[in-house]
Amino acid sequence: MQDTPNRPYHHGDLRRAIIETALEMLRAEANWQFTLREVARRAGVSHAAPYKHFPDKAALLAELAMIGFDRLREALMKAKPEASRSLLEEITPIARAYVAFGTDNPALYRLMFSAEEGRAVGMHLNERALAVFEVVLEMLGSGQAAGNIRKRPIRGQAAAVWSLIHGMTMLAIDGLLVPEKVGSAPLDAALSTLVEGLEIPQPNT
Amino acid sequence: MQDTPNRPYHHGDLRRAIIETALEMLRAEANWQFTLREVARRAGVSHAAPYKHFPDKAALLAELAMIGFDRLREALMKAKPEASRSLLEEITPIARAYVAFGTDNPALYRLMFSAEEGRAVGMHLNERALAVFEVVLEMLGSGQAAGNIRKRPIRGQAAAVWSLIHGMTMLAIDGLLVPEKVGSAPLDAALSTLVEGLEIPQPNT
DNA sequence: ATACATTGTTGACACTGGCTACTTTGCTAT
DNA sequence: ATAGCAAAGTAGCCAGTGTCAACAATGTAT
Repeated sequence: MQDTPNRPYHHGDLRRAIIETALEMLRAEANWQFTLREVARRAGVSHAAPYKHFPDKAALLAELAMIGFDRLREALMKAKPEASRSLLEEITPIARAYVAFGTDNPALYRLMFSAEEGRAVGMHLNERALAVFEVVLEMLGSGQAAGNIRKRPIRGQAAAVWSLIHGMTMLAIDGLLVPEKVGSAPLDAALSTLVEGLEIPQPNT
Repeated sequence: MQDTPNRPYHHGDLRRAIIETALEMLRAEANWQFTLREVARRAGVSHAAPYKHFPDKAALLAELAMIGFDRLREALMKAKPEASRSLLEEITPIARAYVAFGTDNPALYRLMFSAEEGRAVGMHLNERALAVFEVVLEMLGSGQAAGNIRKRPIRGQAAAVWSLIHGMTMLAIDGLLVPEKVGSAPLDAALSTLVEGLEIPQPNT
């Protein structure tokens, strides 16, 4: 914990330090090509040290992606309001938190959704990704039960919600749409349109 | 065109050949890290030959991205039906063509939306990207004029449409959602939800 | 105290990739 | 014919990167 200036050996918890350094770099630079050596450099250890904690580069990458999904899910849960009168009121803070996570961690977000070699990793990732997806499913399910949302197949509606938010996040990361000075205006506008497709239409439209 | 086995010098139209080779590779392999040397290899020329036609790697990349946007726009225009009774009928083939373009050219599509160093390239790309965006704007504009679409700020609706389709395309490329055996079911379902948010609600809903 | 496992360091290897001379080829214009 | 020039080839530099093997330091168990 304390940073005694000379601590050449036995860092203490290098594994965690490496992960956090990597996460920090994935947050700071939008287009960063991940290299083990640079992570080690920034963590203040030798270039081979990470191999004592991770079998290879892919393993670290996979772990980072999983942590990303976990953190994203936490951010969404935290943003979720307890009570809300309308679907728009419920979905807006969640969507904003989602997009904010993406723009705050651009490289990490891209990593999370990169298929990466083979299917093995992809399958594990899907478990975590599914947990995020389920936040959307729950919201829609309770909305349908409460009678606010049209009775349509939930998976289709969820696909619409997730695709829209994922798309906005990606576009925001890449600098098109929501170029940060516009604020969240396009986000809110798009959300309104989406919500009008989810909600049961009211007479006064 | 013909592959005369010995054609060491003066390829004829190497510039075009390089571009098409690169496009082919960007279509075939989803996760391909672009390297000039491999393009040259596959084009059957020496690894330094491309430098006679492109100042550096970034220039070729930028050109490929622009061609990508042009081809995407062409695909959308071709898919656009002349006459359509409903908004859903109009938007569905366009959206399908969009997603199909993405899944057919996964690496190219990613390249098109990667911010890439600096802003200069990004700005040029934005012109082409804007041309694609305008296909959406036109559709919404004529829909509003015809009285099929709610009178909302068009840019917000367009943001919703583009984000949703872009998001689905990305998810499809990455193997989540629309994993090719499901066909276009999730796509169509999401589109329905979106269209219901765009259209003026009918009494029999 | 001593042996051992852990965790770091150092150094090296094999490879790749972008890029830059310099040379060779072959078309074209005089 | 020949001179010139554009386009392609050859060779190589230089900077990285992932990975491994050998060595050193540190904590821990006997």
